[in-house]
Amino acid sequence: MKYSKATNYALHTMLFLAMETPNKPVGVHQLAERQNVSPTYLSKILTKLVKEGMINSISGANGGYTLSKNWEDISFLDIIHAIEGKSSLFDCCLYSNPECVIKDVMLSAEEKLENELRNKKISDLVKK
Amino acid sequence: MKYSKATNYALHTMLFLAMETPNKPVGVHQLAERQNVSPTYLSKILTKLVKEGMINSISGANGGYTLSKNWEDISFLDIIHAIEGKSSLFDCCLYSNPECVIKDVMLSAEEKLENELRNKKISDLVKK
DNA sequence: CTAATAAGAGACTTTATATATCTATAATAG
DNA sequence: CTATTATAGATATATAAAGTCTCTTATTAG
Repeated sequence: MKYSKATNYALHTMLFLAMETPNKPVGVHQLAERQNVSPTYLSKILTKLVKEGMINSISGANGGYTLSKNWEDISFLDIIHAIEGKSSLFDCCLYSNPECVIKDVMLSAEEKLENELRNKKISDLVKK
Repeated sequence: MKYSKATNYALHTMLFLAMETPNKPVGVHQLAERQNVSPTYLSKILTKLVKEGMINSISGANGGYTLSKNWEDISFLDIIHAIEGKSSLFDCCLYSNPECVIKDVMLSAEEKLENELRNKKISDLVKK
């Protein structure tokens, strides 16, 4: 069990935009170069963030990506969910068992993780 | 990011042994049947638990698996680590960046998850 | 001692997912 | 119109998970 590289790229892109964008859009080429990843692959990841309303995309010359208006409210969990999906980390009781005490424990642990990620925002890392 | 089925099998096997074994060893065939998984595959998983000292294996007729002497101290985290390994969930800064604020957040979240899993033991689910 | 039982080890296969790449299309500034 | 930049879809490659098969080793009932 690992977070994907895609999640890593998404988080770093959000941080980069938050730290260095005054107002001008940043092209995927520049974002990709910073992270040592191919622009076409990164653009696929960024498209997911666009669809979730976390960033805006602007086509055409001088286009690129900017943070959405509500970017200061976006949590780590939001970004992770946008990339990894929202399904539970633990799929239990593949075999038949309606109530599963193991699942209960696993889900409670997952909640602790998510609570922490929900309380941390990219904007927290910029204010300093 | 998902916990593997192997982890699920391991947790359920531990619970089954804790709940239903008085003293006699249980063969992998029976354990596998309960979970609807092939015995050969399950045995690979159980070998990992043996190597970590969580269960004992007994070869030969009337052999099988029993919980280790210290089974009541074994946490969910111990079992998960035995199967999934102990490395961090988040590999950051693939590109060069010694100190990474994103990694810090991710690791703190992972700690919350691990703390919860460390405090839950299979034996907690049996005492009732 | 022998036959049956059961775990362990290693090679292999299959399936699924992550990580890309390539090409074509759409939008926009100048 | 042309250069630039995002989007979409198909495809390719790499890695890991999940499962199978076969052979070996250990134990014990008889």
